[in-house]
Amino acid sequence: MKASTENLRKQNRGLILSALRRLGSVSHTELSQWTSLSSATVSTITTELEKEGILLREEQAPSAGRGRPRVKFRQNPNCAFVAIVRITSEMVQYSLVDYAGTLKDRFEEKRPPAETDIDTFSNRLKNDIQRLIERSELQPEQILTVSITTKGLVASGKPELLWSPVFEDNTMNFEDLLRPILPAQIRLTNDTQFAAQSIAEQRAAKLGGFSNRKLATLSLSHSIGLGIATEEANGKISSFAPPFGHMMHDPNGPLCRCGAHGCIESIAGFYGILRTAFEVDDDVVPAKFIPLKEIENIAVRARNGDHQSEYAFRRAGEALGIGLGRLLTLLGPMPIAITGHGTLFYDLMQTSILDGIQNTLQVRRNKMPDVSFHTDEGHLIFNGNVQSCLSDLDSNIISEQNGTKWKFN
Amino acid sequence: MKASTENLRKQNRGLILSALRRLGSVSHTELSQWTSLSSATVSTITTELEKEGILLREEQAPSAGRGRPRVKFRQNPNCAFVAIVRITSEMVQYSLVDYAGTLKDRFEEKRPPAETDIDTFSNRLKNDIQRLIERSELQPEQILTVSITTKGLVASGKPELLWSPVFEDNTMNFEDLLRPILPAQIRLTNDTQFAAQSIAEQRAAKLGGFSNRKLATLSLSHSIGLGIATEEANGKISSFAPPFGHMMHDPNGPLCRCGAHGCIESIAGFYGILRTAFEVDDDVVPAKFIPLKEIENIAVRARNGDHQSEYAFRRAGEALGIGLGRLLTLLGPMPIAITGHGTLFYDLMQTSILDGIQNTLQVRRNKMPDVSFHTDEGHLIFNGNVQSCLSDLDSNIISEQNGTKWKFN
DNA sequence: AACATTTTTTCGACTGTCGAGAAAATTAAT
DNA sequence: ATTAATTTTCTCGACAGTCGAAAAAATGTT
Repeated sequence: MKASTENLRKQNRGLILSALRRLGSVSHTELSQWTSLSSATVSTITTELEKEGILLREEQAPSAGRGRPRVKFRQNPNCAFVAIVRITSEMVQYSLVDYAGTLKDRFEEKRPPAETDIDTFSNRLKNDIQRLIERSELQPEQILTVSITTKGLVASGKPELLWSPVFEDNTMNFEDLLRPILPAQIRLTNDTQFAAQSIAEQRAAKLGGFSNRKLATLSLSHSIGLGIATEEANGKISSFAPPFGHMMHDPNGPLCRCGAHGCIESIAGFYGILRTAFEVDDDVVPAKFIPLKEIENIAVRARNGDHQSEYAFRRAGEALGIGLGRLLTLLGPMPIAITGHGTLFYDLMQTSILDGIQNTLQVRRNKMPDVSFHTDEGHLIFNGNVQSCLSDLDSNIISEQNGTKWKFN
Repeated sequence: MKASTENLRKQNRGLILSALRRLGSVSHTELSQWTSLSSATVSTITTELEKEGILLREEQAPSAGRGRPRVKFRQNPNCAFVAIVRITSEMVQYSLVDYAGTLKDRFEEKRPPAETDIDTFSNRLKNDIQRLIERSELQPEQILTVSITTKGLVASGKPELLWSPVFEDNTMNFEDLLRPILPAQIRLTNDTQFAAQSIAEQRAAKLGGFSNRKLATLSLSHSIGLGIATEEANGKISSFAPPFGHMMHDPNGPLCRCGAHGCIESIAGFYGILRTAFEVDDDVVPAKFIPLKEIENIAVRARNGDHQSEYAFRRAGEALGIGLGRLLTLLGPMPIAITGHGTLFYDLMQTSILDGIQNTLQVRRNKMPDVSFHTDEGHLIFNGNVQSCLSDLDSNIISEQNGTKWKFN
């Protein structure tokens, strides 16, 4: 709260690090321009960071004009590493990324289709992370963060999974699970949150601060995910992921996996669509693992004019559209990005989705928000996670008084 | 973005001003403790502010113990004034408040019950503000802000009323209206937003930073208002007011004043309750001005067991409860404060409201949020407005390099 | 009147940023 | 080759801000 000269330096160190994070490899002069700090302060800060082993001076490529050639700075890739774990319903992806954001190692492990035992799952996860560490030949202390993404409801403040489509109410604390094998900070985040973060950062980079201050990302799949990214006053993009899939759509609606009736997901998740299409009783929850093929078959029938199949998708679109309308009512109009396998069936839901959005006071008064599609959901989630992780590290670095913690180089 | 020694001073000036704003009359030592600034910097900043005419040194009351008696600082009440205008469906209240927050003058003007012409209304408003200025015998330049609260949908960024229950789609720009008569900054804000702000500030003051980071305030009346206050990381409380009353409840529901079908307000606003109670057709919108007496009569019948009257309130509660549940799903669990005349009928809606809230994933997992009642809505709105206005002034003051603008003392 | 006590101000040290000029490193010209 | 031109980076002194400690101020107590 109180401002001191120390904070001043911290903030400007942060500015330099974030410039490096965004621009990759930057010269002294460019840093000065980008941060609007004077050349003198850039000098002192960069030499400081270099001594701490966070920055590297880079030999300059043959220069274009005359004059002293620029010396470029870049992050020391080896000053920290993060493990990125992406859990999907089909597999778990393990990646190792260095401080500069380069992917150093990656492998994926399929999930057995019918496995719902949480202990089996978490033990395998633990072993696989152990394997990632061993393969890297790094010391466990060099991995500063393990950041995990998953579907479902995540606790705030601690890395605990509170509810998920597969394990339902069996909670899972990743901190407790992984503490024995490495001292890293453990993070757990809803995956669609990072998809939103990633798309928002893309747009901000392209447009230079994305004009609209908010963005919603909807993930259509077995379950329904939503992430919302906001550009704050200082230019940083923050995001969160409300359990949109379990927002009440119709109190008299079908049974949802979460135990309630009429959640959006119970109608618009793949299992909801399947249930409507096959006219299964509303109180029956279909199997947890539905092959995508099944839904594709329903879509084919719908496109061939089968009424009940058409209705299944239309009904899903209605729940999504009205839900999005409610969202926009509360948070204001914002562009909407759609990801997930469900984008394949957007043609069957479009009309009812757009109708729902349209039926909103501010949208009626102004104009329809942009709706865009992103087929590379896995990529987005991974990128968002990496960026968020490394920015976090940057924030920790600027607070470090003496570079003791950053000795790996 | 960039941090300089200038910003440093600004921030610490702000700290001093906010301490003064919260504590009223404070000594040097108390300021130092509260802000955790050193005694030396408190000295330089206070003398600076005193020279600029923003602070006054106050003679000390007979001291208690031995030692040099404390000299207290307080805001110079005459260094600025604000006009506070509160528009309700029955009247318009005009208040003049000085920089220290003291009410200097106030009068109210009744609104003719059937007046829906926006020009007549705005001309009278303009004249009444003119009168407030004249009565004060201040120069128009001494009034730095005119801050207006109203029901309805307010534009962001400019003081324009976009939609209101009375004037509907006839917009009204208060900047254009008032610019001819005074040079002040014009603000227009939804009234429930300030009710939320005010309640949140009360709690923060009482608990020292209110534990729960968010608070929703629901205003039940002819129309339905909602404000959400959030405590930011720096301790400041910010708020906003989504058009909750026009969030879709049921797409097949009754006609709303806004032109859509099934908005929460169309069921839970007084006119919605009236329509249900008297079994008026869903496509008929009842009169704009409904005497409170009418609703009280329906309530009496409901309490005496009249089924249709009971149903009218129950249905309203359902719309409100499910709506609040959706809100909590998107923004996370938070305490709920209820204001407005509608609190008189809460007994008739309680069960269905609580049911709706309860039917939310996070609420089911944790516990029911606190629901509290505040009968002094007018007071809350006024206080919230004043606090927000004066804090705004404080922020402007800290940026002033030379106190030229603050010469009235 | 001298001393004790508490509050406020002042002073020197320290940290941070900035502008301007010096130094460095290269290309182009002589 | 040497010199000049040019561009980039570093360095130095000036300035602004905060802090701790000591001095000064204002009162009560002995």
